Amino acid sequence: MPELPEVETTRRGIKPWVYQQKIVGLIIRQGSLRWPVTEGLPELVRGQIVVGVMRRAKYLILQLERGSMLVHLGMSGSLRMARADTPWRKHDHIELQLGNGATLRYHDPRRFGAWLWSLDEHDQLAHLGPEPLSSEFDGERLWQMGKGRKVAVKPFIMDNKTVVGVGNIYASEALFRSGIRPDRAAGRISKKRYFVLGEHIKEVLAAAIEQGGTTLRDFVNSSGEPGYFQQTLAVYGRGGENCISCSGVLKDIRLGQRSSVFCSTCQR
DNA sequence: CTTTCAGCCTGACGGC
DNA sequence: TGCCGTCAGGCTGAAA
Repeated sequence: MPELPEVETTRRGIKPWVYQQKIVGLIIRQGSLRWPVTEGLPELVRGQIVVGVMRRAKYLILQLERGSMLVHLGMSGSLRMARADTPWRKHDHIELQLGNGATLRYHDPRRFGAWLWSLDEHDQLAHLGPEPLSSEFDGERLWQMGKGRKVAVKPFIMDNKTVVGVGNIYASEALFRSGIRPDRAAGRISKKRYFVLGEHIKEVLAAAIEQGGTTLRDFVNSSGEPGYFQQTLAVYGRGGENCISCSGVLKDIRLGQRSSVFCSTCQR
């Protein structure tokens, strides 16, 4: 599923084709996504120039001269550049047609994603925590926000109010690298260990972006090339297999309805 | 306030 | 072979 590194990889991949281009058309074949696609979207955006291709958390923002489009890839979404005459694939729901002849196609089998327009700031962005790779996010913040909290540390770091863009894969990997059990209460972790965790979160996300994002199941980046960060996953998806460090059997428990794999020897 | 949980959706997979 | 149940998971909003 697209996590922050995949979204950032997508942003970088589409930007050269989309930035400063005029929107000549927008076609919606299936507008029933996480939320219904904004009513009258083609009329709202036609003729406008794309003046920004940004990302906030796992949202992509196509900034127009008037208003902006907010795109979320949900669980199974992807964006890819295509030529206008490229045949539609199953689950291609939206197509943005640009003045340079390129088209941006939104593909999303499970339709957990979103494609919304707003004149002002999008509601979805209003109460988000800091970007993980920014200086606003560090161990100090984790420790401050974790004070007195009984929630397990893994759902705590996956909460968008703590820090954005840390999904199941990278939360699992960062906790393994930090030697912290995913089910440890957020309020019972020392400041020192939170600084270690904060650095590992940054490290694992930055490395994944550098490598072009993790590829799982149906994700392909915007140029259609798979990423390959999955080759270095130590725990995610490896329940029952052996720990790469101590060879013990990795446990798979559920925290906040999400599968959580860890090593009970290496993580305390 | 914090925490938990249902629901949205399709495709892959295992069991029979 | 095909049918059926289960699982995967980000995010929201409601319930506890």
